[in-house]
Amino acid sequence: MAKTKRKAERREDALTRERIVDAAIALLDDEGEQGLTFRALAARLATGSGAIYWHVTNKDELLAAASDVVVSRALADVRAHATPEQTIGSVALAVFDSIDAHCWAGTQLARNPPTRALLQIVERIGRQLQALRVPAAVQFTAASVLGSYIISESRQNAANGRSSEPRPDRADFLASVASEWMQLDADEFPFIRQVASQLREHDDRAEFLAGIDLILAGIASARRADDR
Amino acid sequence: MAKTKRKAERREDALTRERIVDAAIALLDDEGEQGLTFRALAARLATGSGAIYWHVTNKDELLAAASDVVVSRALADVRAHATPEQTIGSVALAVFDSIDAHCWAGTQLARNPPTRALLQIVERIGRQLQALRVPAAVQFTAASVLGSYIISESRQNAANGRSSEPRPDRADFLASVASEWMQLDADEFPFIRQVASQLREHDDRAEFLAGIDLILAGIASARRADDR
DNA sequence: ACCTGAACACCGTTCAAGT
DNA sequence: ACCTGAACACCGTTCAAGT
Repeated sequence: MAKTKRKAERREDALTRERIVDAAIALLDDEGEQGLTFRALAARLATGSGAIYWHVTNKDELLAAASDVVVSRALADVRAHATPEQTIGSVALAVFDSIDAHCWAGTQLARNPPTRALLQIVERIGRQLQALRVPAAVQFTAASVLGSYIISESRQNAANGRSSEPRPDRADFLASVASEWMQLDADEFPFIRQVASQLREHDDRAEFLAGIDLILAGIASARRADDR
Repeated sequence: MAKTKRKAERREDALTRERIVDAAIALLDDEGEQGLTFRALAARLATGSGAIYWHVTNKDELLAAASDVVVSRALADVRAHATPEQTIGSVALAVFDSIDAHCWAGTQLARNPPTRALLQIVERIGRQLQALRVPAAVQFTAASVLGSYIISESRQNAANGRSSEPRPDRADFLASVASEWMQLDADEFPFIRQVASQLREHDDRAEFLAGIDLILAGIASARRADDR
């Protein structure tokens, strides 16, 4: 037993990539994106800043890994539903909510090359499209549109919202955006102004799902076009 | 004449916000996003780095302004077409191509609060939706989906592509992405792997427009649902 | 009012030296 | 192999001093 264990025997407080990424997530959640410094992270891990570089290539990679972990965990909890459309909606909401809870993660999802989490999202969606019998030629387009929309909207929501649970000032925020838009030139921005006037009864999460449904309707019509 | 001019009389080389933003755009195009420094910018303008702060609040605002100018110029060139759908396609392509030419501008478009350029995009699209007689309740959702998709896809294309005109290594790039995806676990990523195998005959710009059409189909179906 | 440029605070990253 | 922490290079921003 001692023999097989010897290599694996690690001190409880040994520095590992996993511990570093977890500490980074905690730091990002606590202090925001600008709170993540190698110095602060080293302090949290009770080590030197240089030690981190032994396990992680650089800050960029660390941020990507942190975002990956957060979104992957959220995706892992998504179960299949009765219809592919519902499953797609669940995947979308899982991403939306996890980025809402970790607002720094949104930026990372749009990175290039794509993070593994983004590939997971597209994979989950793609399978549902196949289950929906979307023609092969349309599958890539459909998955792209859904993926783009999910990332983009989740990101924007997180940038607006700061922390999901306690939103006392949400109404104030909407009102301030609305009043700002109403000050735009009436000739140049008639549409924006009209939208601004409806902004009060706005539910981000419901709006997000309405967008998903709109895209699904487009996919359904492409499928019908193919049947003919 | 001397009297009315006195206030407006400025030396040719006077520092103005406009000159600063233009120099920033040139610097960003030449050296990339990380090439924009107050020191480098000051050198280009033959002044001290502190002088820039008299005309611009900070780097963030400067980046936003630069992106705004670039995208606004592209939008200004878009003319109305025979159908609202075609006009929307033209707006989308104008944004896509301008970000492709200035790849640093994509990130800025997704800023919060929204840049003026994004409001212009949504405005142009919104008016076309009204021309299409999209029900009022759907207009906001439809404009959001289109806006999200345009920004997200343009950004990703720019991050991939580096400079639009000379793309000799484009095929190589696609091939390398494809082979990377083919190395993913076959059980975990069947859809991604299938998509990867079709990646060779991929035209980003055509794909982008196909996505726009898919969304427009969704909008059309929402319109029909309303008619009933 | 507007410009100059040195100085400040802070950060990612490296690396010689340790264990 | 892995950790330490001082040092390096570089940057956004400020500000006293100039015109």
